[in-house]
Amino acid sequence: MDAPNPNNEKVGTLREELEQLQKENEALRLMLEVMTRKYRLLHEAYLRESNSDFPTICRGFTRFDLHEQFPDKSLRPEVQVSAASSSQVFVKTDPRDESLIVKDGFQWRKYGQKVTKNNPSPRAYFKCSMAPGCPVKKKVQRCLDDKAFLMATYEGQHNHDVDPTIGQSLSSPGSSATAIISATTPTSESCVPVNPFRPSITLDLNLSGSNHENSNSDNCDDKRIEDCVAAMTKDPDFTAALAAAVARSIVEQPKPPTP
DNA sequence: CGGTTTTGACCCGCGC
DNA sequence: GCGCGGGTCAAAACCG
Repeated sequence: MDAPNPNNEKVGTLREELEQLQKENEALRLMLEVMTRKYRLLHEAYLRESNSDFPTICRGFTRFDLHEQFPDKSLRPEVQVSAASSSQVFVKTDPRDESLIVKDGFQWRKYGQKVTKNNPSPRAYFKCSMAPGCPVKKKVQRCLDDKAFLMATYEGQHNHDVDPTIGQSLSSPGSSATAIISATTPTSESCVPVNPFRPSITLDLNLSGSNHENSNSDNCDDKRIEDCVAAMTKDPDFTAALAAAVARSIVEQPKPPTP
């Protein structure tokens, strides 16, 4: 009569798995908080040690000046191309997508592709084709550590304007590419905004539920970090990515020499 | 048909 | 000088 319901067994198993995942999630959240505290300490130490100000380009990252330039999020490009002499942009893409296309508001013509020694993923070479004689080139290659990321290296300065239609396409809801991290070689020129395409790489964490209210005060950095931590720990994509990274770091740890 | 992509060949700088 | 690796060229293929 009261035969054991196989569904009950399944529910129990799933519940156990869920509890296990919740524990792992909590552990990862704690790890993230520790990392955040360490970052804060390092940041404060750096500020104490450095006699001069951060370069403008660096302050730009912490102050999220993208939100100053693009108050309307619907018009905010996720990637801004630097006009600095050389800069790097990391763009998150669908790892299943084999193409090496980084939509950044400019039109590019591919002129070469190479497999480099240290990275099995091919590196693609592009020239800007929006204007004749534009000297800007870019190299695009998948990150060795995480194939979901494309690393684009820009060289040169554009001698023309950006196509706004291409730039806006970046912020379309269906766009899968998101600029996550960027870096540039700071030049004296890069700190001086000279035109709308001034040398500035900006950052949009694009966090679900995060408060991106702009603030001009550096004192807000701590509050912002806490907000980011809270938002990130609520983001299932982030926790999954972090879990993968932790797992990878564990796997890649050098094994102790066997006796 | 014109612009773009592909891909093998070539060039050049660097380390040994 | 030689080999290696990264960057570019250019002809053919492809595409709208």
